[in-house]
Amino acid sequence: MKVFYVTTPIYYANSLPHLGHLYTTTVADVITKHKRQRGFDAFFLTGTDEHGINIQRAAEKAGKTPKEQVDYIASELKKMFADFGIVEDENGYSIFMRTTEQFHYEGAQHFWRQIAKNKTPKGNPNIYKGYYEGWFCAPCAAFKTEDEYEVREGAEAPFCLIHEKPLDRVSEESYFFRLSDYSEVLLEIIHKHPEKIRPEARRNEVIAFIERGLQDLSISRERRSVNWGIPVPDDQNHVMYVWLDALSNYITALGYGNKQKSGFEKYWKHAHHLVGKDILRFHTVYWWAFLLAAGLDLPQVVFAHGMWLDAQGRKMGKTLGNVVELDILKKHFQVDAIRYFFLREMVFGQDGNFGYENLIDRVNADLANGLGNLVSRTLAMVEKYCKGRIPSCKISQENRILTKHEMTSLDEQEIVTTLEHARDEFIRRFDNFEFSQALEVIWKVIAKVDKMITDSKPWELAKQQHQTEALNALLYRAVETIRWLAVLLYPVLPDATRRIYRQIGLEGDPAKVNPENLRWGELPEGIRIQKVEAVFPRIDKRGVMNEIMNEAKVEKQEAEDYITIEDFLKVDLRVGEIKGAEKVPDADKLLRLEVDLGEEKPRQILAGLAEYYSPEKLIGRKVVVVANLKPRKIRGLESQGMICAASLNKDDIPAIATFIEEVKNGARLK
RNA sequence: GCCCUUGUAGCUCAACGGUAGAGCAGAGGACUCAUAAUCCUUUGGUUGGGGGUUCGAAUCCCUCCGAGGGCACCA
Repeated sequence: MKVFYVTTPIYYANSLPHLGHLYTTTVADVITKHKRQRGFDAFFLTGTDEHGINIQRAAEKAGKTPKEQVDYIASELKKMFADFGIVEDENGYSIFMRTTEQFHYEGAQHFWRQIAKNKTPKGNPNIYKGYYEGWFCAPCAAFKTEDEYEVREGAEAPFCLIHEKPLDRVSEESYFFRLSDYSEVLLEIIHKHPEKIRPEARRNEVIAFIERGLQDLSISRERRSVNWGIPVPDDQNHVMYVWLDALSNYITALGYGNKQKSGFEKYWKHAHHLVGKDILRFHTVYWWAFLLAAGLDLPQVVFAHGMWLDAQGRKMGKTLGNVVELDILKKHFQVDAIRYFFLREMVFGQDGNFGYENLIDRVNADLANGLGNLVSRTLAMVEKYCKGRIPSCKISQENRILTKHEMTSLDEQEIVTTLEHARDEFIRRFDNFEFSQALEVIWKVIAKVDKMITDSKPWELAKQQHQTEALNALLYRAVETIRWLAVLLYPVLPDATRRIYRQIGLEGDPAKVNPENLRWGELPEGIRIQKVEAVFPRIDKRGVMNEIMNEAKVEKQEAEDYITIEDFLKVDLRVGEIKGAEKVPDADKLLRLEVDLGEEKPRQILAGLAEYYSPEKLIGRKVVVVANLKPRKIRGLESQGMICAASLNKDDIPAIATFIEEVKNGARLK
């Protein structure tokens, strides 16, 4: 039997489910359904990564124990998956992996022991004890990484972003993995098997990373600083650190190093890891080195997929208020529509844009007008012209010539060939992770059948007695094609294709039909079609968008208190030197200033500072100017900018913003 | 800062040295079996700007501008 193993990352249990979790898991679900349809024994793993300092902190913040925290997140994630049709059954995932389970502890410790037992390719011990040194924040009780602290001018130590206090240089006893001995082996493997890391651009990044040289990796933490983790075997003072623990889930779930689970021998050598591009390195460099160290096979493929950006191509985030909310998706869209969109809209491996409008457009164009309408027009005609029974495809000898004349657009062999090619191409694309292209192939077939129907004019054939056979054959061909498409599309549209199956009057389940075994003509004639209902009702774009906007509004208003960096950069703040200053006649407060912004000639700027600054005091000062303020006339004089000054109340004396260091005129403030 | 990728019709992308294409959106027409659907026709681009190599460049080279990403222990 053919075997397949696909994994999503196990999601870190410190935050609630979001679109990214749903996306990756949906893709894995689609792949699994497709492989099982084709007779593969497919194992599908998803789950949660439940250890580490960040979980400890998230738990503290929520007033929970770490275990309560991870139980909560794991159940939320499962619930969300179930909401979107991803469940643990014979068509869904095989295990919801959790790293806090006993079998994983045993397996991960076994993994550690194996690594420790073996030597590196250069003959050194894989694991040694040393000291991990880093910037440590005492109040946080944690080491800080580069993006968790800020370096301040003149300060000896960087500052913690949370506590705004200088960090300590601290070293802690740690076990190290001798990653530095693995550069050559890893590069050799990647060059020999480039298909193991995809897409290519990401593979090149990994190669570049390794070529820069690998440092040894700290793989444990002292229990007194992090205790929410798996104990290092034979050393109660240490717990295993993140990656060794988390990554090993892919094998412990299959029974590696434990007796509760099984399947390692069968599945592991067929492993395909789907990962976000942000964690590709850990799944190639670190994970592969660990596996080599433990003497295990490497996975077949590590595929880094892209991220969903918003409709404008910006990253999604709370501050922008552009996050796609799962409950809105759930409320307004069929699960199948979302699955289709995920696979059709994003070229797997690249980033994609996710907008509700794009989604609606896709659903209406492809699912409602395309697939859905083809099904309903075809079955409506079967009902109307054939008394609701699938007609015969046979055309008798005496009618052949006449029929051919009428149905010039299509002979049977042509559509059979088209379908078989499409099927083969679809499977080939699917096996190669090219889901959007695979779906395009199917939609070309849909267009072709629509054209065949329109060209053959069945409503006219129906009026002519001698054309009954031609009409029947045409409708049979259309329904038979739909049957094929239902089978092929089942992994992507599990619910819709089953409904289509039932409407055609077929008994079985498309999940159980291997697309490779589809044979033209196996649709039995004479079966009774069932009630025809729109599989994908058209979505009223304007109406639904309005509803979504209203529902999403609360979130957005909160976000509007912030501006983005783009907003800020719209304001062109520049350094200017005041070259000339004089009081504007007949005005109490107004000064006319000549400000040099490093441009061809100084700008004339009017400022209401005369009550507080005498003109001669200002000459030579460097000030901050809003350079792209729309020019306006004041007292008949054009002001070409604005001088920035600070004051608390309207009546307070303003203080002009200025510089202590030397700056060039025209320099931009950012 | 260094390195990589990318910039093609309103939108998403294809062509990767030989007369710029597809889908969606827009416009017009046909048709009525169908979810105002489908089918046909059609508008629309000096391929980010400039320079170069070539008989010929979206495609190769240089440069500028814009977008995205990578540069190690954060999952």
